[in-house]
Amino acid sequence: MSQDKIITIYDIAEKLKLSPSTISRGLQNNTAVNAKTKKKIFDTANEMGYRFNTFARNLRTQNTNTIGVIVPRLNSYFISAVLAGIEKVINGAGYNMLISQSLESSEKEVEYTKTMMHNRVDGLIVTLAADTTNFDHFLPFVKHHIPLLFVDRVIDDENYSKVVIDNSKSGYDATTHLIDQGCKRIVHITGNTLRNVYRDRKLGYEKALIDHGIPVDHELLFETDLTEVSALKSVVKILKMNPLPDGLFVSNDFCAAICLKKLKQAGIKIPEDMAIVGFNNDTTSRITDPALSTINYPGQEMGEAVATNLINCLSNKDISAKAQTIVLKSELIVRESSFRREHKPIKL
Amino acid sequence: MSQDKIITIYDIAEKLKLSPSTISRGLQNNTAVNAKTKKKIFDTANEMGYRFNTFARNLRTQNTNTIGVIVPRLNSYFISAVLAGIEKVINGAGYNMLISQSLESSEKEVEYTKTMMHNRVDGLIVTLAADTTNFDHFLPFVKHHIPLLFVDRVIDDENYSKVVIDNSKSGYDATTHLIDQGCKRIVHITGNTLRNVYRDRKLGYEKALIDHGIPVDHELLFETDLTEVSALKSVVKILKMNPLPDGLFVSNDFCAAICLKKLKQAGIKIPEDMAIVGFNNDTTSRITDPALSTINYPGQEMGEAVATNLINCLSNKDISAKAQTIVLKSELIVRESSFRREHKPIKL
DNA sequence: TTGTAGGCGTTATCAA
DNA sequence: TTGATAACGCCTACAA
Repeated sequence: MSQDKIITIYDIAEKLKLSPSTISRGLQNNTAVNAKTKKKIFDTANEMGYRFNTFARNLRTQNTNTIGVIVPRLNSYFISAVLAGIEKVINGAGYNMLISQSLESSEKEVEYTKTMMHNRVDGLIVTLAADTTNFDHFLPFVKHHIPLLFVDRVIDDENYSKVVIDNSKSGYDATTHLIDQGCKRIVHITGNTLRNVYRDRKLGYEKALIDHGIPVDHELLFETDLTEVSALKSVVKILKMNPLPDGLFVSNDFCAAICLKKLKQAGIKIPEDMAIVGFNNDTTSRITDPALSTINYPGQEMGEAVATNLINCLSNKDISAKAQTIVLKSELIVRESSFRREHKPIKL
Repeated sequence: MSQDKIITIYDIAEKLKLSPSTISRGLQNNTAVNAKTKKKIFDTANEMGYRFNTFARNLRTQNTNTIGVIVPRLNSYFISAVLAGIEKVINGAGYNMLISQSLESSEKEVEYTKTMMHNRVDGLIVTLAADTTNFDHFLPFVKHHIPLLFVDRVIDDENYSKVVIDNSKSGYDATTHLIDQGCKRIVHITGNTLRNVYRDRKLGYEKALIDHGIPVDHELLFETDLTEVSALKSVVKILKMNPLPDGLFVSNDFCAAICLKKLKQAGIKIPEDMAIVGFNNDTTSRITDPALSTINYPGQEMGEAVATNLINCLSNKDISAKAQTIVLKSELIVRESSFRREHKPIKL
């Protein structure tokens, strides 16, 4: 059997006594090819098991129809929502998606950025790793005018396009809500404040305190890695405090949910003794008892927005496409974990 | 500036008064190139902003170093764990990963399978869409001897390699555990039983009932889409039953968690009035109150297993690689939602 | 409507 | 140790 042989348009041409160019055109449904011929070409192609070679085409046409995506990790509820959004738009526009996870390592991020470059992706979407401080690995993209966009965890630089939410405002809203509910000593558990998302939420938290005349107490700020272990440690620390805090703002629903459960087990009444607000509006937040107040964080929309923006960049032949920052709406969702009394009409 | 021009090995060759072949060899760190020359080549390449063209290389070398992955959806806790496992192994072995989501549509699955073929992926990993019944779109892969492996939701055909858990046994274990805890009327909420995973869990559930002398009552079987809405509807149905069921086995932790919460709100005591077991060991299952008993479902390991298997296929030049089924261990984790009394030493 | 010929950027073979 | 040359499979002027 010759089934191992890779069939090319030349093989089809030979069999059909036509030229390769006619085959190429036929396969592309070019109108300049006789309908009958076209049918013969398609039939023979199928019959011979022909599959066209994207690489040869890319080599020839100089574009790849592929978008690269680098995220810190794939197994995160938020990230997978973002990816789903990106995928939807990207594939809808006829592009493929090449994905890598940096596993929060700057080193891997650098490596995968190179790989994306070698694979000649038409564009790149990045959510930064936790410890990236040097951004030189992205310069080749700028140099070669390959659209480079960031989503969620971004570079603080006006020259890059990005899609974010207003983390500062969200942090402010969450904290203000807790204050409205009567909280005076509010603990904030967050992630690495090197990254904009955690840094800005913290800034919002502090601003809210100040605006309401509550002193910022650095004992009440826990910078962690937001894992389950950190949550448990934080709870231990909280329970030792005297007086006990009466509010808790956590930068991540999962971590908040663990805290909620452990505090409850320690006899703390939620929200009476301690009101809690999380972040993300993960499905988790509706599962806890009491249900967790949180900031709705539109992962899928963020993915769709950044991908749409990228596709626009690619179809606009005019290179003038300015860097832009898209800020999507995020909002506080008040549930039982922080609802003590009607105060503002924001309950959902 | 000539920064728009794409630099090739010819440009470097010209500048260095060397031949393109020498440049190519130098860039590949070929030992047959003078160390000094090599250094010059690397330096010049950097300086000129050279980036090698994967497509030209692929075209020439006839392999792409790319693995295709088609999953039903990206925004699923389980799927993202599987993907994380795949990515880890794939990238560790120097391959790239091309991802598409079928969004549970067989039609899209067919389309993306074609795209993967055109992109000449070196191998393909698939988790089937919910409604796929015809599998002809995978035949080209078989014909061209391109490794095709399934994970979790698989084709019931010995000729394909796959990585699964023993869903039937898990369903049996979960149900037997409920019976051990004294349950006599056990409701089973599951997904589309067209797919092996839900079909087998149901079979295990039924077998456990029969083995313990409990008649199978089709009123107690809810085939749903496992969404939140379905969970709520199921709870309504359950609450109307007379007598009330005393056990609940749900094929998915999220759905189980919603049921648990709603049943509790309706005044049902968990586990005293109704014992509940979920499936997946999502983080969700530790968040509920009481914590949810579940089947530990090793997503990341499944991903790693299927990817490792694929990489082995690719490095084994002998094509004899037989189809194999890898069954990973899944186990019942008993937590509070189903623990009424010490019965077997399986409590964790 | 179809055919001819050249090139996309790389690597492999052979020769020097 | 380096160079010349011919592919890899496709697309696209241009010619017929």
